[in-house]
Amino acid sequence: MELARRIIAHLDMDAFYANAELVRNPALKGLPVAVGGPRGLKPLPGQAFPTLGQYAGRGVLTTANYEARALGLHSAMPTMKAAKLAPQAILLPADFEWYKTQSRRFKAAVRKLAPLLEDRGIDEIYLDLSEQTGGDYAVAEQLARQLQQAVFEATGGMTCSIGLSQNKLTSKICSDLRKPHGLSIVRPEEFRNIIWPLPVGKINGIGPKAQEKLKAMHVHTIADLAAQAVEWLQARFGETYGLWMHNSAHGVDDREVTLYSEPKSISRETTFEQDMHVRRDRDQLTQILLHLAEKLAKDLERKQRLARTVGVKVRFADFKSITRDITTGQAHSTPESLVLAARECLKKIPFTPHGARANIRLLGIKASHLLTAEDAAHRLQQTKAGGRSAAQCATQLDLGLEDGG
DNA sequence: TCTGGGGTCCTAGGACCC
DNA sequence: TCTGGGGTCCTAGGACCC
Repeated sequence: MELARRIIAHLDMDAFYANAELVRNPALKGLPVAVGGPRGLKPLPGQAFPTLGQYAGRGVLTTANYEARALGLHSAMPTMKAAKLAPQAILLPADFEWYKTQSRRFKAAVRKLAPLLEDRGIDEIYLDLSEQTGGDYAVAEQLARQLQQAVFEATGGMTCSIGLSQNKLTSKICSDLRKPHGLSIVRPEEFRNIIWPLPVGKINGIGPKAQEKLKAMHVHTIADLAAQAVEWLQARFGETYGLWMHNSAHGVDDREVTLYSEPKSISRETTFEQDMHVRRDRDQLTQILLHLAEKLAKDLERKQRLARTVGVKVRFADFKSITRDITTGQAHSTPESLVLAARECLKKIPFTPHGARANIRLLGIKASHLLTAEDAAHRLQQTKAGGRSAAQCATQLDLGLEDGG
């Protein structure tokens, strides 16, 4: 049995969307650049690029490059707020196809050097370097520099930051310590010195709510958190979350780097340019629902999945959201079948055409309880074999026969 | 300053069965 | 007539992440 020390890397692309734009448009270099929502914006006459000052609409920034951050902009900032703060900054519409292309390129380059890769979204990954490096941080450091170079070349000049430590939790914190184009190492014996002085919010999984709660208990740094008894944390945050917090503060995290994970749900949603009224804009809302269902059907097709559960999400003008879903016994994959199920869900939402639940800003549709075609056939077999009620069998038999009801 | 779109995981209550 | 637990599934909401 092998007991070599683990070395896990977290690799995080720097200001990914903004830097992806720079690759195909070098004239942006040195300028403050923000990337906004999908809705486009044309440059004013006489200008090379659209600016934030021209913008009037909904949405948030998805990215700001370091020049834009110097002006106070950051991702998730409402675009209108950003426009007031830095009207001269450039605002580009998000082009996800291009970002995905760049994402595939950097991941392919990394995989050649470090094949044990876990995908954590478009711009970050974890790597298990334990075997390759024999647990030797000097070797890992050399490899990390090679990775940064390979990413730079594969993407046409994009930089990334890397954290190296014994687990995912610490490497994730660590990759953020020297951005951009940073390389940071936290050896196990260095955990207390480097990590403990940081605020609790640096732990991936402690968000605004938990931070607020901890602050009220005078727990600010990770050291403060580590000083609390596990029972104390569990009494206040629940058994599971309290234990997890305690372990995290002590640098304990045994999660493996997972090469593949099954998709659990697929969804599509859209926020309208202007709020819509449940009654007056009924026809338009129906069109939007159909459009979303068509996109979702294509997503399901691409991923070769069927959905046993279909849900809808409605966000009202006051930003309150409501969700409803149903599990029908059918396996949905076509737009028609998805829309029918979504309509059943919408019937369950208590709209108040003259009250708070009248004006809608967002509509979404979601597929979950995903099955492969094989899963679906298997479920059908089981239902035949198992001694269930006739009614249950009847609905189960609809599996795979779209629209069977 | 009004707040995108795509996800995961957890909790908690009720139905239903044994 | 009243009373248990345990297990699973479904549903709704919320925290959190990129």
